[in-house]
Amino acid sequence: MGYHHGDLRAALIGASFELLAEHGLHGFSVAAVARRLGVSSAAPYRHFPDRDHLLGAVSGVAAHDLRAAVIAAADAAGTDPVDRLAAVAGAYVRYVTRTGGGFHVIFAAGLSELPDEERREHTRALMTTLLELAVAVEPSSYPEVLNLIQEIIAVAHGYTTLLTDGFFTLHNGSAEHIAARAVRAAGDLANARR
Amino acid sequence: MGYHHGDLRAALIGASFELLAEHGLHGFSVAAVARRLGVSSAAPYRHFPDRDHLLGAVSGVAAHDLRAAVIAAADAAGTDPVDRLAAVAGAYVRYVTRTGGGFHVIFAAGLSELPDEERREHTRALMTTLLELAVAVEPSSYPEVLNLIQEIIAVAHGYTTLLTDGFFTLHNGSAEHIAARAVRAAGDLANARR
DNA sequence: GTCTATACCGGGATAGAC
DNA sequence: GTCTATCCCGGTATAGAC
Repeated sequence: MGYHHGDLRAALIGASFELLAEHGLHGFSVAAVARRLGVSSAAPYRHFPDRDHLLGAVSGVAAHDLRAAVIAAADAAGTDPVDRLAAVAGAYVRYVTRTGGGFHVIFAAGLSELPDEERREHTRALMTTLLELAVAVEPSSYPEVLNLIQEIIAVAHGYTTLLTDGFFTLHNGSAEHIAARAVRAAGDLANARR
Repeated sequence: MGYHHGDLRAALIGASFELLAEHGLHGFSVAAVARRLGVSSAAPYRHFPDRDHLLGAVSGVAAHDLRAAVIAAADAAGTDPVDRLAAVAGAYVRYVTRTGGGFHVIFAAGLSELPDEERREHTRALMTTLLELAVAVEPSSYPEVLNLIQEIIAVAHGYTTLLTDGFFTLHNGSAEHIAARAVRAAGDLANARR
C-alpha cells in the first residue's frame, strides 16, 4: 500500500467523482475509492465516519459545482429568460455525464438524515438559483414556477440517465448531442408555459 | 425452507417485479427473490443459469406488459395524435412506479449479450408501437420521429426516477400526480413538434 | 495519519443429498 | 425439483501496530 501524502480528504472526494462518472452510484464504494488512490481500505475512515458521510461530502460539492455550471450556462445563453432556463438542461447533462454528480447523488437516500449544514446550504442555494431562472419565464404562482423547474429537471435528468444507461446508440449518444437535445426540449417546455 | 409447489419459474419473475418496485434495480438479487418466496437460495438456479438470465426474463415481460399499458392508454386518450402520444408518458410513469420494470431494466447492462429471441421481440414490438404513436404526430423524417419519441421517453423516465428517488415531497409526490404532470409535459413537447 | 489484519455480512454460484 | 451445505468474492467497519 502506498502512503498518501497531502490532502487525502480532498483526494477521496475527487476519486469519488471519478467513480461516479465511470460506474454510477452503483459502482461507488469506500473500498473502490481507496483502491483508486492506492491507499488502504481503512484510510478513508480516518476522514469520514462511514460511507454516507463521504457520499454526503461529495453531494455538497456536486450541488455547489452544479449551481456554478448552471449560472455560467445561463449567462452564456444571453438575456432571453426562456433561453436562460433552457440552458439549465444542457448544463445539467454536461455536468452529470462529466462528474456523475446528479440529483440522484445530491438527494441520495440516507443523506437527508445527515446534519451537514454546509451541504444543506449548497443544495438550498442550487434550488434557489433554479427557481429564479424559472420565475423569470413565468412569474405567476409559486406552485406553477416549481412545476416548471421540475419539468426542466425531469427532462434533463431523464436524458442523462438514459444516456449513461446506454439507451442511445453510439451515433446519437455523445454527451454534447444529448445536451443539445435536452436544451431544445427544455426550451419547448418553457415556451409552452410562457 | 419451504418447498415450492407450482410454477416456481413464474413465481420468481413475479417476485422480481415486487423487489424492483419496492427497492429498485439496486435491491434486486437472486438471493432476495428466493427469500421472498421462502425457497432456498439455490432453487432459482434450477430455472435460470444466472442472475442476468432471470433479469432478462423479467425484462421481456416488462417490455410486453409496458407495450400493452401504452396501447391501452393511447386508446383511452381518444383519436387526437398528440393526446395519444402524451398518454404514453402517463402510462410509463404508472407502469414503472407500480412494477419497477422501466427502461433501466428493459435495457439493463449485460442483457444485450443474452441471445434471448423472445425478449428481443418484445422490446422490438414496444419500440415499434412507440414509433407509430410518434409518427402520427409528426410524419416527417425518421430521425425526427425518433427524436420526438425519445423526448417523450426522457421526460417520462426522468419524472419516474425522480419520484422513486424521493425527490418530490409527499404532497406533490403521488404516482398519479406525477403521471398527470408527465402527460402535460409530453403534450407540450408533442405540440411543439407538430 | 496511515498501515495490516481481521470480523462480519450479503450475494453469486456449485456439489451432492433426497 | 428443491434442499442443505459450502466456497468465493467484495464491501463495511474496527482494532491495534507504526
